[in-house]
Amino acid sequence: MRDAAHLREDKEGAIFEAALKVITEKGFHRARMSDIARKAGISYGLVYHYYSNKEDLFDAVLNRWWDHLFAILKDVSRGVEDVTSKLRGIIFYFLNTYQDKFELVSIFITEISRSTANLTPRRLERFKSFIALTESVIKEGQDNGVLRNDLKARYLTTIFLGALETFISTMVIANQRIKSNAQKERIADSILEVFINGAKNV
Amino acid sequence: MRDAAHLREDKEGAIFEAALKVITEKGFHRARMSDIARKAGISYGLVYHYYSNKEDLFDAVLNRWWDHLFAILKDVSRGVEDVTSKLRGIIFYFLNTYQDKFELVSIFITEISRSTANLTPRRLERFKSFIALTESVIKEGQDNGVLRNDLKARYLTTIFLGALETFISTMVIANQRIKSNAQKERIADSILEVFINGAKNV
Amino acid sequence: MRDAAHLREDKEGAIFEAALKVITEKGFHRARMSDIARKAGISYGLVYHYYSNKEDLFDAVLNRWWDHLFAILKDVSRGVEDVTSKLRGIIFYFLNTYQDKFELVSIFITEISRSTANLTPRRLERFKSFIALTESVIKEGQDNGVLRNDLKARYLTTIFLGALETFISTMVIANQRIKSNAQKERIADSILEVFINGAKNV
Amino acid sequence: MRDAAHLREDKEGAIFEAALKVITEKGFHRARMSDIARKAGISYGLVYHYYSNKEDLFDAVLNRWWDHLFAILKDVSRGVEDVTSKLRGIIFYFLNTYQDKFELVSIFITEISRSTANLTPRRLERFKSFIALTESVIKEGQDNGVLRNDLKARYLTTIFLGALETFISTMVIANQRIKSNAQKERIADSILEVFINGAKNV
DNA sequence: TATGAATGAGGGTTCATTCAT
DNA sequence: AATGAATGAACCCTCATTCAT
Repeated sequence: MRDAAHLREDKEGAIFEAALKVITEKGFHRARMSDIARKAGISYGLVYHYYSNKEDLFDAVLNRWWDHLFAILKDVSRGVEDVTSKLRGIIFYFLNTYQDKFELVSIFITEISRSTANLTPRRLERFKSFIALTESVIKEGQDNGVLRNDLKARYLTTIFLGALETFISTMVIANQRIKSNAQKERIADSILEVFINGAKNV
Repeated sequence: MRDAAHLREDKEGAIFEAALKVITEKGFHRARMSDIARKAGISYGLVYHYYSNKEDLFDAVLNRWWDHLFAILKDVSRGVEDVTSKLRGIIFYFLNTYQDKFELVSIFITEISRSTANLTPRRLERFKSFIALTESVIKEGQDNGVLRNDLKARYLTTIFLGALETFISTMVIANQRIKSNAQKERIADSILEVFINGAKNV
Repeated sequence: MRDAAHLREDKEGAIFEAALKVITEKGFHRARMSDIARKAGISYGLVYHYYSNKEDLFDAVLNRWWDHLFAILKDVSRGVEDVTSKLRGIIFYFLNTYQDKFELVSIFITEISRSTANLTPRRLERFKSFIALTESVIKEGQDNGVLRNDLKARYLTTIFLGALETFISTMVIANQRIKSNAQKERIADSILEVFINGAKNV
Repeated sequence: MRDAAHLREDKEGAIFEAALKVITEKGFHRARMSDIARKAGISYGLVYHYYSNKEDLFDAVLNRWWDHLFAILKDVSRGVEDVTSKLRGIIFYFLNTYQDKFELVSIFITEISRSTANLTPRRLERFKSFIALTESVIKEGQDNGVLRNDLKARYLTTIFLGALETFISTMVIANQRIKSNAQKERIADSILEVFINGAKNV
């Protein structure tokens, strides 16, 4: 059944998807609202019917990323698995999203993770929360005696996230896609093994 | 003696330094030629006397970074030290530059390392060379039996550079400076220990 | 009985009232059709069912003002009272309307009486008629020997209307309301006394 | 001698004059920056070289009006002449400006005196000052016993300014020009005689 | 009647770049 | 070498109006 609400979602979704693509291709700054409208197959003004301005559309994109990520993080941090499994959960969110909607990952890394240009206070807040939650997982590992205690939790967190992000980043720049679950496992294992081995308590 | 050539360097240098600061503060896109001229204390028409356009000025900045980095990498890759020392050499280039000219590091990470928006083919080329050279160091470590062989050299390289970049990146975003050589050693050790432990052949 | 025609008047009236308020608050140019629809509590597409466009709606507002004013002027100019009473009749139309529907007065003064921006030929026509009718009252006073003859009727008219309009205008800008009939009498007397004294034949 | 400073004034002056004309013709809201640039015979962007935005250009126009008016008012209120002469001074500022730069008068009446749409707090301030200064002249006349005391000074002021403004306003709308000094004297006399006669102490 | 999605023509503003002096 | 006036192509956003439902 295609009712009005359904139609609304169609257009709004089309704009959202178009924004993903255009921002990924050109970066937020170079992405023009007219590009997005054209790619969505709608008129210029309609974008403003669904999103109040460019920043708002950008935030909608970022929220899609953050909302899912925090949902995962919530599960992960509440879970009873060991550190390795929890970190694997984080890694898999990145890799799964990269498979399903690589634009989200690309935009996160390009526009937020390393760029101060677009950092509004609200955006910075979420970014910091993300790091803090990851750090709490690492800290738990240290407290359990699984991870070494002679390095600050924040340092280990940085190293872990850095390795993860750069992996994705390299794939983004090289325009590589994840072709198989096996490849995904291999990447996750590489990151985890190096990190856990290097960071484990001995 | 202050001759014409000397003066030329003065102005050119002033523009260069101003560009570093403005691009670091606002990002390449938001940096206006007029901002740079004002910061350099000259009229903005004069910028075009020394640099043919904004991209050209940007490339001059990037080249400063790359030229020094490749000089280091050349020394490192030709050297006879063990892998750890070589990787330490790379880390120290980042940290030293961060101390002396943190804008160069900031711009590299913000505008190049994670951003596709500014990636011209030429720029991508240098970036790939950098990764390839680092990878050759890692590969050498694998061949020497120091680093584990069950993970692709490219993977290990990515993890290493990711940890390094993210460390710097975190400091850039938090606007932290390196206060002492001791701190620099500590950071280098953290990165290296985790990486080498995780990546070492056992 | 609430039949279709009745409903039509309800909505049309609501739009009309909403237009009055919004145009008064923001001015014609800044008043958006969507503002008016929202204030009327209907969808903005519906406005176009009752009024063919923004100008048409504006004209409806102006006509409400003019139609009543000309009805009064007709009575006044046909009447047998002296000039003072007739002029008092005009003043009271302004003041009464200001009490009942101050938006009409406000819009007249703000958008028509002093503004050339919105003056279409048709609107200018009605404005000129108004001045001409007022002038005929003044002329009658001159012919009767009540008002001085050494000044052109047009001049006296201008002075009279100017004093009147500015009084209202000041109240509009200061957002003052007429609180009592006594106050209304006082204002009318002030204007009339000064004008009649100044303009009376001696 | 036509030096750089002179040239600058040429263009800035041309923009100012063009703004006067376009705003007078179309009203501030309908006046486009591109209209002004075209009328000034310069490129679009150059307007922004001299004025930071449309509001700024508008304020420049208004300031030209206010600065001269307040200079006159200062002289007038400090002078030792009788009320009639002082009020004549105010009337003559309006009429003289109407002769020399009728656009200034037109814009003042159309966009400021009767319009709330463009009233920023700063602009309202100047407007109120103008009224207050005029009122002080009227008050002085009351204190001297020349003007009647049974009406509030504010009422008399309103009547005086209303008559004056409407006179000008009528000429603006009818697109009339003042053809001779004799005509100017006649207008001033009409306003003054009616007002002073009506307002004089008897 | 009634809704609100959809359209697109402006209009203000920015800023890299050119060029006369 | 040096200035900053001058140009004009973008680009974001608004909003009157149309139209499918």
